[in-house]
Amino acid sequence: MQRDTSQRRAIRRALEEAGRPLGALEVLEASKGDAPGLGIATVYRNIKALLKAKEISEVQLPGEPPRYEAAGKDHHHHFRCSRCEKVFELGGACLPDLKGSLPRGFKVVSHEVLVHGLCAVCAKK
Amino acid sequence: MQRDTSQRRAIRRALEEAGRPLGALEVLEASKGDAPGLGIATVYRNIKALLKAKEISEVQLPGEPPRYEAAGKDHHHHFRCSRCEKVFELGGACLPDLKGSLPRGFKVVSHEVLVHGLCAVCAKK
DNA sequence: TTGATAATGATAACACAGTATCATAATAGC
DNA sequence: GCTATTATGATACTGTGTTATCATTATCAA
Repeated sequence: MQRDTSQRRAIRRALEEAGRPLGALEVLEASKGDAPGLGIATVYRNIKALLKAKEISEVQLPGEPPRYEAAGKDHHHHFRCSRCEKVFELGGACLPDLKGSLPRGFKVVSHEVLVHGLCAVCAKK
Repeated sequence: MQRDTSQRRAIRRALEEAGRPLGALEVLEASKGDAPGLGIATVYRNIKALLKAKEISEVQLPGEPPRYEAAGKDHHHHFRCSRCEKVFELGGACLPDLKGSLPRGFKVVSHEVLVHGLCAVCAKK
């Protein structure tokens, strides 16, 4: 990837402006406004390139294909709306000390938290 | 599923005795002692039947196929060893109050925590 | 013990997400 | 503006995990 194409700009922009992790198809949809005719292969190609360039990072959730979000954010967790299936970023509160619940000899390297529920829009319906 | 076969007994037993969530192939391996010649199709069939009978429950982790554990346990989280890739059960400690970090209007239904690190066996190496 | 039929094992088929192919279009150095 | 070459879009292909098919085997009620 060495050329600055409109498709790539559109994809990067979509991910930056979403403010939440997007899956490949969400990226495709969100980028089509800036890049009409955009194809899914190009989305995958550019996601890969942007990952390698560390401009975005991968967000893996249980039982779903990966999503992607702008890189460089502080440690945070995610919220998945079980109705609209969108995933949102949660800032702030983190885990209490885990040591107490760890089996003897286990070493913690990192952790992730996923909160399930209804987003503001879906909770109103 | 209405007959009590040796294969099904072996599969149920493997899941009960493992004390941790097993993937389909792990179930196959763990059951072969009690059910020689066991096939992967039978493992999948029985996992499905045991799920429907609520004898086991599904454990979904990010980026991996599902695992299964004996049902009826208290709320708990999981620990994944990044070296041997086994998943263990964590009891006890749970999340602090999440409300503070939630966007306005969001409703929490449940949550899950995955801790990454090294299990006791792998931490020694 | 027998016989109806449910379960099994081998393997073909499937679904899904992602990647490769390739002709065409767009970029950018000159 | 030209031209070399990279990127794109359409779509064929792949790989992984799971399910369907079907002939054979095992279960269990009578």
